[in-house]
Amino acid sequence: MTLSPGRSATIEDVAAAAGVSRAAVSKVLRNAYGVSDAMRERVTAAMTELQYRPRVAARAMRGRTYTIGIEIPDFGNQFFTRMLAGAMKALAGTPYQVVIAPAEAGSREGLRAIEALVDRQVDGVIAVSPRVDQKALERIAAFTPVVMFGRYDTSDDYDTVAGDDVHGTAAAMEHLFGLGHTRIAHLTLRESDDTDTSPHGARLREYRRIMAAAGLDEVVLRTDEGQDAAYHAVATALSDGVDVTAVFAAHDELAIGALRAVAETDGALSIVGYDDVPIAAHPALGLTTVHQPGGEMGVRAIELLLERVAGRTDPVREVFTPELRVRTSTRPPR
Amino acid sequence: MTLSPGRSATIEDVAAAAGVSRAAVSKVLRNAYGVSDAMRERVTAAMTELQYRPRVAARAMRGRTYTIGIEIPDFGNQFFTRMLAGAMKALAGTPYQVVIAPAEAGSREGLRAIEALVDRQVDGVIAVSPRVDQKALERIAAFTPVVMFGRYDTSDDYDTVAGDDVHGTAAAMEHLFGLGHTRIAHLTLRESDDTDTSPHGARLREYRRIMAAAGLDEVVLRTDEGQDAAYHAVATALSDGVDVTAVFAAHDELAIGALRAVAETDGALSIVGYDDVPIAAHPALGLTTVHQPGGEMGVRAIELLLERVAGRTDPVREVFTPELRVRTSTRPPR
DNA sequence: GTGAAAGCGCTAACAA
DNA sequence: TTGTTAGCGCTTTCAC
Repeated sequence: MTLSPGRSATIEDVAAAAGVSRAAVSKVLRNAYGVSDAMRERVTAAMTELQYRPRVAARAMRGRTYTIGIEIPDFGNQFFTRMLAGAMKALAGTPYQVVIAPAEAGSREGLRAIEALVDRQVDGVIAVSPRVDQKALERIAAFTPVVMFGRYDTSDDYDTVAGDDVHGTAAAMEHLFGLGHTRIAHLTLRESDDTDTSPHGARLREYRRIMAAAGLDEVVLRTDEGQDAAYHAVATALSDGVDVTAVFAAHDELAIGALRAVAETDGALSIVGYDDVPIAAHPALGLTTVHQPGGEMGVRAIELLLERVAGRTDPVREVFTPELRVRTSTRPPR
Repeated sequence: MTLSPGRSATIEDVAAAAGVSRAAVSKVLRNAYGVSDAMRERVTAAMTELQYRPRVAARAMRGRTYTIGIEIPDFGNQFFTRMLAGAMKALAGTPYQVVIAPAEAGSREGLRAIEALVDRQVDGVIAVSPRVDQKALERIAAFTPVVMFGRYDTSDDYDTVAGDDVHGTAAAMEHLFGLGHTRIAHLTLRESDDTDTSPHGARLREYRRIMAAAGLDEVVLRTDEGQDAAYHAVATALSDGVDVTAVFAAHDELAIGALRAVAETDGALSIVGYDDVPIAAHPALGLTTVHQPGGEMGVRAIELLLERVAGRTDPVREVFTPELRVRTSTRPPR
């Protein structure tokens, strides 16, 4: 009855303590059918007494792990934090636990992180890295339910939850046009490509389309990830004489870096971001940006994933409409 | 030789494909002693062909999972992001994978997240929640190596990596005194307690000691976590007539909220933060703050953890010295 | 309502 | 150097 030192209690120990079989304990554990109240009580008491905790690895050998894996490429981006908060809220009260695999930038790293999660037998995966190869994703989705967050392709094997970047980009550009801007740059990541299925790809594509439709010349500024890199990209462009009055940034982190360049010049540049991270609304920044309902998107991603875990196989593609938030970082050109 | 549909390859499949035993494959997998080059080659080829990936759950039943778990209570705090980046850097090139368990605020939730990690058989845990009960922690540390990040107690069972908050608080206060401030408030979380072992507890304790030593009256402002809550706490205090010329905030997120209150008044309040998160250096905020070397602290935490995984049992307590960064949010009182 | 027993994929001790 | 085999803790039929 006493716990052997050096290891924690197993289902066997609990069964012995309660004077029942292993199977009985397992049933109580899983709320399975066919347990008398008396037995349930004795088993529960024994579990408490022995501080029993089921080993997830052992359960994984036969069934569920009650673990949802979330792959996140960039913790510097607070938009993902909002998504995560939504996901955790949606999972509260369920037996599922969230586990996050951080990925370095780059599609290879995103895939590596997703595979790490799958190797650990998560019951389902929410993945954010938008540039992971679709073939690889479908190979994974064949065995493990997958929901892609912010990705534009469609696949029969996984669901997608994304924002409507066509709408969002249009709102940002119309706002700038309305203020009288015509020389508008787009600041995006070096790897963005207007044929790809990432949100940044879509924003770039729409920016180009809208500028061309208005008969204006496009100016695409490239940068690495992060505020600092964005600052340098914009500062360099300005000192190189790039002649624009506004910058539409592919997301807020880049926009905030651009704002630093603005602070160092005469402040004549208008900046629009994307996502509406918490700091964007701070009066010291006052960043005009396209708000995405990250929390709701996270909730929905979990709902879809749990449906897949429960057996749904036909794909769902969920699109959320963003909304422009006008603040002080945009004003008419001088 | 063909993969049965509906499941992925096992070590058995690889052994069959390569015409060797399971044990041989296992040895190749673990780089164990006693494998001929010829065999290694055939096995490796079979693994590639079958796209074999070891199941972590099955390995966990016998030995390592090659997984390091990190428990993080607040993704809104970018200081933890820096720690995480350091930890990942330190683990690059090792066979270990990082997995993060997010915890809601509160010591119960922190413990829940740590236990979730332990249930999943991680080889070691880095935990951040400072207010988790020490008894519970030691019970866990008896079976799983633990490094506590930013925690002041000492235990024989786990290591600690923390900043020197006595030094950091002194630097912040001396800076304010040097500018001529005497009516200085401390903004801290509602649950901070100057007897507890958290960094916030230590900062509160030192603030009180220093104010008393200078013969000044303390003013402690309480808030919930988050920028918004901090803003309201400070704005309310000011409109209630609390008479101070400076606020020393327990960390940057609170300081940034306080800065919002400053922006709405005549800007006469000086603010000092703690941690030096990336946004603090932005010229629009210009937050004076106590820099902590989060990346280095993360690297060190991993080093200590791997030492414990390798067998060290005597505890190590590592302290990092912070450094004041003076920016525009502090100036002499009017 | 309850228990016996097979087996999930892997590691490691041991045998050959 | 290579192969055989006994479990790790749990779930899940299938008898009783």
